[in-house]
Amino acid sequence: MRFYSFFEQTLQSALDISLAVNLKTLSEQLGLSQTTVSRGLNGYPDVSETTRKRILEAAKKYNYSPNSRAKSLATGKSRTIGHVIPTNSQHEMVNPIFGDFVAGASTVYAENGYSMLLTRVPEDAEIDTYNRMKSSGAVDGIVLQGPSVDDKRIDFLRKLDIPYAVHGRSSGITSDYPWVDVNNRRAFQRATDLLLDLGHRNIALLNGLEVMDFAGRRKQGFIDAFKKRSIEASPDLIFSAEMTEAYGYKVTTEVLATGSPPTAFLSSSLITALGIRRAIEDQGLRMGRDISVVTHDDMLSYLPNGDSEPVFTATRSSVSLAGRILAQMLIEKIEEKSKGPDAHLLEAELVLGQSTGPVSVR
Amino acid sequence: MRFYSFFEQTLQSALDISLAVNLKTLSEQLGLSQTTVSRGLNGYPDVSETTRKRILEAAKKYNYSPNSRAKSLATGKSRTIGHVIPTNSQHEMVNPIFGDFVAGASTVYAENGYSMLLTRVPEDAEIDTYNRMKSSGAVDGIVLQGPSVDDKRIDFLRKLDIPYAVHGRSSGITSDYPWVDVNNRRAFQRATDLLLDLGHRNIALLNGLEVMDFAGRRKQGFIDAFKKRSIEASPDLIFSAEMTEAYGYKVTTEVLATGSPPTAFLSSSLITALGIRRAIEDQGLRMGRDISVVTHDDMLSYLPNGDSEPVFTATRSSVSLAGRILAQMLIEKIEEKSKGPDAHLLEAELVLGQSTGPVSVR
DNA sequence: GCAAAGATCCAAAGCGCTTTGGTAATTAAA
DNA sequence: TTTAATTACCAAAGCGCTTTGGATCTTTGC
Repeated sequence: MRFYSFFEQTLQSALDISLAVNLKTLSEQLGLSQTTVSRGLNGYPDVSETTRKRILEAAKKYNYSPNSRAKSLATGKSRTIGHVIPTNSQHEMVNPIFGDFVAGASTVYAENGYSMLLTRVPEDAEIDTYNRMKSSGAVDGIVLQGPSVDDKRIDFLRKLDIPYAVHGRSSGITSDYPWVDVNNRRAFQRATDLLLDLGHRNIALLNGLEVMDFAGRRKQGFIDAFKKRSIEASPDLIFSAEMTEAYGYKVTTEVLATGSPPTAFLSSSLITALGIRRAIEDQGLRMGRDISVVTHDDMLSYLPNGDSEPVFTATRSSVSLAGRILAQMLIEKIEEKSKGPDAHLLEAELVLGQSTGPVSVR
Repeated sequence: MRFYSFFEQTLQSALDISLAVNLKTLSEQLGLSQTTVSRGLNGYPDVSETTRKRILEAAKKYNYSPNSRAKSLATGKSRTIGHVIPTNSQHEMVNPIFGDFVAGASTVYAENGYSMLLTRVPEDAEIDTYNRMKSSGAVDGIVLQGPSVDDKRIDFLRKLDIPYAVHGRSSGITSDYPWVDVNNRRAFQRATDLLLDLGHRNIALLNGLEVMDFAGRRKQGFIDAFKKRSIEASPDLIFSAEMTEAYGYKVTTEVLATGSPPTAFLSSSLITALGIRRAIEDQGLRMGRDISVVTHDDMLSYLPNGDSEPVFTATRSSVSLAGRILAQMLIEKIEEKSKGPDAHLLEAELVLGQSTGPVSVR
């Protein structure tokens, strides 16, 4: 039989069965006050280097990490950022962008010692959720995703007086607010320009849902490109729906069966573009030769647009990068390194792939 | 000029600029003790119905919601569940499943007053993160995603002595642990059976990465189906990689160019299946007539397998449902309604689409 | 009519941390 | 040598909640 001193016992138990070791027990173990241990751990200057070293070693040995609840209660900061995914009973699709955006943002959070609080609520309870997030002190900041045209949530968040940032913009909101967005209008104008340069005139636009702000901007870019050349974009060739593969296939099939089928397609999503391509090839046509396709590419990690050479000609902008930038911006706002609204407009690259070519005479 | 009484002033300020109203101010406003207000809000019986009503009204009026940090410090529960997404520098793909799984889980969390804490950390810091999550009291439970074969994280979590649940299983772990999983082996055995019944013998399997546990099970099902008929599955036709569209296209194109090309393909992901289909049609062949394809379908919301009739014949199992079940299970474990490990095996449906048919004589 | 039980309320302690406002000991400056 | 400044530490208050252990008053039972 082996005898343990009291010291050894507590040590053992802290190491084996992970007993809750808190500041009090740790400081008792060290023979120091809680104050000193706390300040030692938090890097305050009024603790000698030798004792600081002792403290850090003990903290590691006992696997101590401060209770985040107590800490945030004491400091008033939670080091947490809230993301809300509204659930719509109509179309409860999870945006395919979501995963990569969140991954980008939370990488930056992690680097800065923040974590991300995710909540999924019915659309009509969203405002309420923001309210509670703020008044319960659960988060230091809020990220707003997928703004619609004239999104009322933005004004609400400003009034709530909590740091926030928007992924995307909202036409109709005149006040200043912090955002990160792709220059959707420009991207789609350039894409349309390319197609027009190649001689295409009958171009179909397969856009996202029109309530979404980005869809409006893309449509505008599309129309503007035509206008600049004093041509009119055919309104019959402008579609908008949730951006699935089936949507691309269906619309393309239908529209190719009409009297004057388009010679080119412009798509808001790579997934939809896959459907467009399928429909084209179903007709025995060849994408890039018979019919041109340009798509927006969010650079989703599980949906690479080809390896070395892009498959689709695309307007390309990383949604994961947008997440990182947004996270950085929000953290700076929280830590008051920057004050007031901030904005970040990302320009999409236009990359040439194998899906475009001059209009062919069939 | 208008004169406000002190009472009106505090009331105003609480309503307009959302001043932090806490239990103390609320109880002062009501002329009650903090104890009574707290118990009133939490539904304890020792507060009269009339005063409870008064309390609830005041709480609503002042937009009071308890400070979650203080509450969880006092109760020792955080009502938060941790999800960790490991980042691998090799293949830092965000699993396309992620969005829908998380959406499913967080719906249940929301219904039960929980929220979800998401952290993305480098793979080698994952264990450390679990450790900190536990000892910092940040979460009441942990969800483990994407287990590999013989995943060491599972044993670690059990030793950590915190409620947890695994999405998927890990072959090689003999101890009991709570999980929710699809019967991958059975699903793929049935899918293979179907193809064999249709006369196919040369079947290619496009599987996920072999470190992933599900991939092993699917491969086993594939092989078993052959074995049962005393045939041998050709090992040259078994592939595994990250399940992108390009992967499906590339492998299919290559394998169709060989001397004895397969007449059927079995895919682990709908995205990969899209690539398989493209390659098939690129060769001027027709999926379902010339070459059969069966795929697993996780029922991702942005990737529906057809509308009314499925496009692909598929083994179908909703990953969002898995998320919901897992969340429910974990919450019950946390609230000790159920004790000890629990398991939930989901059977995948085998749905017939247009992508399969009898082996054709070309 | 009086004790026991029931109904309502409350003061104070405690959750685990940070921070304020010190004290004591040492060193530097005058 | 005395005083001021610096260094290294600490006791106690406070963050906003829950919970324990009463206290007070009313109702019930016999």
